[in-house]
Amino acid sequence: MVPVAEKAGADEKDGVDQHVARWAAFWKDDPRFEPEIEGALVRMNDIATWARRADAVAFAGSDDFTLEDYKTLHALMVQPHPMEATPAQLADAVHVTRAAMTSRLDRLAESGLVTRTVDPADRRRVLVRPTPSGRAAWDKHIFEGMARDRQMLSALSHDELVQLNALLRKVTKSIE
Amino acid sequence: MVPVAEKAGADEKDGVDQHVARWAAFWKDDPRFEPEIEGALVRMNDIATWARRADAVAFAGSDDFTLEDYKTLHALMVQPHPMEATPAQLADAVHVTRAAMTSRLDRLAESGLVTRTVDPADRRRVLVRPTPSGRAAWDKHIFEGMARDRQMLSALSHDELVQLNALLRKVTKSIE
DNA sequence: TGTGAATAGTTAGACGCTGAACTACTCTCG
DNA sequence: CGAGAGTAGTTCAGCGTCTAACTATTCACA
Repeated sequence: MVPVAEKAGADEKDGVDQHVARWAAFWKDDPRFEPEIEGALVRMNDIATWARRADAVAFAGSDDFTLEDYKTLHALMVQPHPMEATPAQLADAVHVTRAAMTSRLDRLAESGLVTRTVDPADRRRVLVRPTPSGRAAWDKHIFEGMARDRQMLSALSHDELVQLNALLRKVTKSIE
Repeated sequence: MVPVAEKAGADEKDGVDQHVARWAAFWKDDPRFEPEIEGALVRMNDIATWARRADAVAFAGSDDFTLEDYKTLHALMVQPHPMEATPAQLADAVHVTRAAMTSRLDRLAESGLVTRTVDPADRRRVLVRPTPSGRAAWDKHIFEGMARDRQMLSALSHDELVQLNALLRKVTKSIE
């Protein structure tokens, strides 16, 4: 009754195929609807969403350290000039407004994970730096995140990953 | 001087490559850091984010019809049993809580785009249906969205899109 | 048949983000 | 030197979402 995976070759259908098939029935012969394009974008969005959700779940337990805190701390760590950044640089890096970054840094400073010091060379600016305990919190979580990422893409071989990146790179380069 | 694209074949670097290269310098020989995995996830996330942002920009003008409204309406349209769904089904489809869906439907009903009627067969349930003007609003925007999607992936040929979907499908199937 | 468990939807309170003022500081150039 | 433009960060009101009650209705079964 259920027509799932009839030809079990390399291309079984996933949920997106079913979704797209329903759409295709809607606009049977309309050339503006291209299944390969809609499918690719929906899949990339789904994968990115799952990854985000997995991260959120991993941080759900440790109540005094949220995923947002981690992302802020992470942005601080991977800055070109490491271990030091302004609120504006961090806001740009994680794509939130400066106002949002102000309250995030309030929390992080309150928790003792970063320090805020006025730049003596330009007293409008504030320099944010991780404390030792901030650095430790980041170290603790960064490799756990990589393990989750690895698990998420475990269906692909190394060659397939290279191939996937080559295709994705074409897209990102065309948009940047 | 600038060592970019030395072999100008198919693999010039994008922004993610630079980002990943900086990380790689951090953890030089740590096998837990795999550039192909981090790169693939960052790229998929970037592409999904760009697509989302492009949608948001497209809806920024029409002030009485937000992107969220459209997504809700869209979820209603692509339901298996078309043109009719419960708030809970819609909430699951767009991944928000039922509480959030209640207020979204308040707005949509207020704008005259959907109707809410109690299911006579089970009086706990509410059946949401699009009005003619709701259907029209959806029609107006759906193909514009597809055109944006097409533009976003215009760097890939049809064969490359098929190849990309095959790789992504492996991932989605392993996670579903 | 009637009582307790389960389900659908809504409401209430808290939190984070955004856009727009606002403060403090620095730069430009007359 | 000093006034005006520009910049960095913060504060505040408004909005959307979430979690956690809460109401209304239906189901399971003794």
